[in-house]
Amino acid sequence: MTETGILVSRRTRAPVNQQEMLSTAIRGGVPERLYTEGMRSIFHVDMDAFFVSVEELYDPSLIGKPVVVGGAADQRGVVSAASYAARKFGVHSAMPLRTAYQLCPQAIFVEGHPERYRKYSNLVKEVLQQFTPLVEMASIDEAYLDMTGTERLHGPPLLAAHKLHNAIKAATALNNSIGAGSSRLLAKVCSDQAKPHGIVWIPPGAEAAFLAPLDVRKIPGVGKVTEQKLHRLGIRQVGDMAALEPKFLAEHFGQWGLALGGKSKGLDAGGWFQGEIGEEQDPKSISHEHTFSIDTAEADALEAALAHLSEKVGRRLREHGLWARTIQLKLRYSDFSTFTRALTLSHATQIDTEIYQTARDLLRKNQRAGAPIRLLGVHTSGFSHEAGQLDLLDGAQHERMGKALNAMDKLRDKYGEMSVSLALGMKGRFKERTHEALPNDGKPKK
DNA sequence: TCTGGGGTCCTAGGACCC
DNA sequence: TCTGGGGTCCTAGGACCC
Repeated sequence: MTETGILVSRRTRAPVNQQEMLSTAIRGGVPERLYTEGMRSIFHVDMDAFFVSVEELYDPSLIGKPVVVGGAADQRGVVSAASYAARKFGVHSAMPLRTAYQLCPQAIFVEGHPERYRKYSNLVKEVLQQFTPLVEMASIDEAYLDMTGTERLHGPPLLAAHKLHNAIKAATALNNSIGAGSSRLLAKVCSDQAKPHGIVWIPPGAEAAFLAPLDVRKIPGVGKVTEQKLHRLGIRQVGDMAALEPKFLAEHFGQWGLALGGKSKGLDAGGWFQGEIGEEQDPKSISHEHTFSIDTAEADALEAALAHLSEKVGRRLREHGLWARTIQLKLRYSDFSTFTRALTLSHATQIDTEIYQTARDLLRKNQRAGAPIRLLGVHTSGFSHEAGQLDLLDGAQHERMGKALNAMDKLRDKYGEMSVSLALGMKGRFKERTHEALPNDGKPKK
């Protein structure tokens, strides 16, 4: 073990980052007898530049070039992922595409291929499940593994992580980074430090020493706003935060402050990280939204868009076998001011027209007359697994409607999205070009 | 430069009930 | 007539994550 108790192992010598400075690379192999002794052992696996790397598999001519995944350079939208070559020009995820184009006009802009990413994500998942059944995909390109008690099978954490890293690479040809430690939070922070193409393990007892010198922003859940607030209080590094009285943090940040205190010590405190790994859960909300390519105040166009969004939401509810009681409309005007208006029904629904009519009424009631709208959204929550109390007559109607919608879903599967549609029959039509939503590739650095 | 889309969790105020 | 406090539901908004 090194002085700080931090072990880093890098598979290649090529990309070196500042992590190299504060840790000692293990050259020539992996220590054989470092055990976790009854501690939880959590891994976090994060794919390196995932979307870009998958695109490169399908088109090797992209390798080494500046590539931006997210859409055309003149589209309304943001960068989902940027290749390392594009990042050199200052392009990063969550940046407007138009800005990325200003910074790097020679970049290759691609819309992206969600089905390819899903395919590779599933391949990765299969590999992970060979190591432990306790796998939780946290998003399309990252996962948590509970490796506690697997040492006899896979060896100590660092060795197991190397095997895992190689197995993923062998199955997908994709690079990945792995963090390992005694909590989800530790594992997550470690995988970030390991990037790109590395492994970081924090042995039990070394948590505080590892976290202390890191910027507070490195703690998952600390974004721009919390960072600024912490800075104003003179708290810049995780160690500063760990040294504070919980009372002080609670005074300035409420409940969230107490969670922050725990996180600064490497604990899975607060909402995000609670719960065991590998338990499938029902979603708590299902929503769709759309930003128009040109802002519009035209009622027919707005209502057709709302119908389209309602159908997408209804369909997803039926796929999950969920009924929603609360329907929420989201509105955004040209000046980016954003409003939500919700209504909770007396019963739960998964019927497109009911969702649509509720959202449309909310729109008519709350719309600023004549003001062009940039974005509309339909959001549902308050789920149950049944329709809930309806009187007998309504209940029978509901059931027939449900069957009809399931038949429509099957038609859509077979003949495409536009074969059966509420929105299609409407005056305004919904003619906007849409593509499947891509997540973005983590928080922009600095 | 003008800012996507799909989520989770938290806060805070008001209504309503006991 | 005035005044409590706690719990739950609903609504709106915001921070944050990928």
